[in-house]
Amino acid sequence: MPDLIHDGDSAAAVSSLRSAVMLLGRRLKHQRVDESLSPTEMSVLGTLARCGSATPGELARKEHVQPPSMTRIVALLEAKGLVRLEPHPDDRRQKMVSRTEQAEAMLAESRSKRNAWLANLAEGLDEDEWEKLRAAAPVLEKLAHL
Amino acid sequence: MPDLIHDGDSAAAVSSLRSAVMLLGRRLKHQRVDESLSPTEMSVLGTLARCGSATPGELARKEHVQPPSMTRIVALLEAKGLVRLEPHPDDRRQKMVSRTEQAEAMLAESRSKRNAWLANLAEGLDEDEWEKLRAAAPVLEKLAHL
DNA sequence: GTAACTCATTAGCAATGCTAAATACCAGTC
DNA sequence: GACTGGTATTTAGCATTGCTAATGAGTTAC
Repeated sequence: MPDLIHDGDSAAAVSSLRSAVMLLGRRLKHQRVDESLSPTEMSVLGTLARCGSATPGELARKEHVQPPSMTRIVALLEAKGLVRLEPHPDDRRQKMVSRTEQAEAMLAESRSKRNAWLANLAEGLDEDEWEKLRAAAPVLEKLAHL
Repeated sequence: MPDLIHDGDSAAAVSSLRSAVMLLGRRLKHQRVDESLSPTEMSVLGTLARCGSATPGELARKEHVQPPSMTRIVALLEAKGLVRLEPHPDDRRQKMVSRTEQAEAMLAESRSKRNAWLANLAEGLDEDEWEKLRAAAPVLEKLAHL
């Protein structure tokens, strides 16, 4: 790993990444597939889709949100019938949160809409640019979870 | 440009990009260099650094925010001594917003702190991964501004 | 000169995050 | 068994930051 702080090119890349990620993130927030679902709620459903089920505390850590915030998010999702809450098998303080079939269907439907928006935006890129972005996507995802 | 929506790999990349950008964006929000400055305020200063000066309306469009929101942001920045407001030369409805020397200094100082945080996170990547990310950074920036 | 438009602002609201404190539970120690 | 300290979740209240609708000032086209 080069010295990211003192290598000029890398410093420029880091700065570029930051502003791009923040701006793109703000624009993505507006592209809700389901108007009644916030970005974080969507993200939680996505996490549950990957992990199967988790406790509120685990979800809060994974989403980088404080536990009280996750409490509200989970409550909203439950009210919408998108997650199910069950008692934790070993620890009665905790709960197990898992998604419902309804959430499954919504995720599938929304995924195509989301992809369409971003893909449409990406039409403004040429072949070469898109190739670079595609190569970097898994890396960016890894970075986001580090 | 390939058919981004129906090509499986590209669809996966798009989906991956979206979640990564949103999560990383949320984490970046917490890495404020000046605790009293919101991410959007920072972004406005960055835009002013690139553009020199602009009207509130132009800033709102560039930041993908509604005009009333920009009014408040500009007012807060002015109260902090980070931007200056001058009458528009041609149109008395509009104002020209430009950054102060204080903003300049703050941007420079904060840039290094921001870079340090992201660079530190990127230490978890190997050489090859970082190379991909660096290649994609300008593309991501272009995409965000499309 | 007036009608229609545009820019910025004000007022009020909604969403979404936070901290501090309360509640329920677990685990180790006397 | 009861006590003490620690952890998970929730409740209550607050701050931030975005929005829409409506207002006021200024411009432009007819």
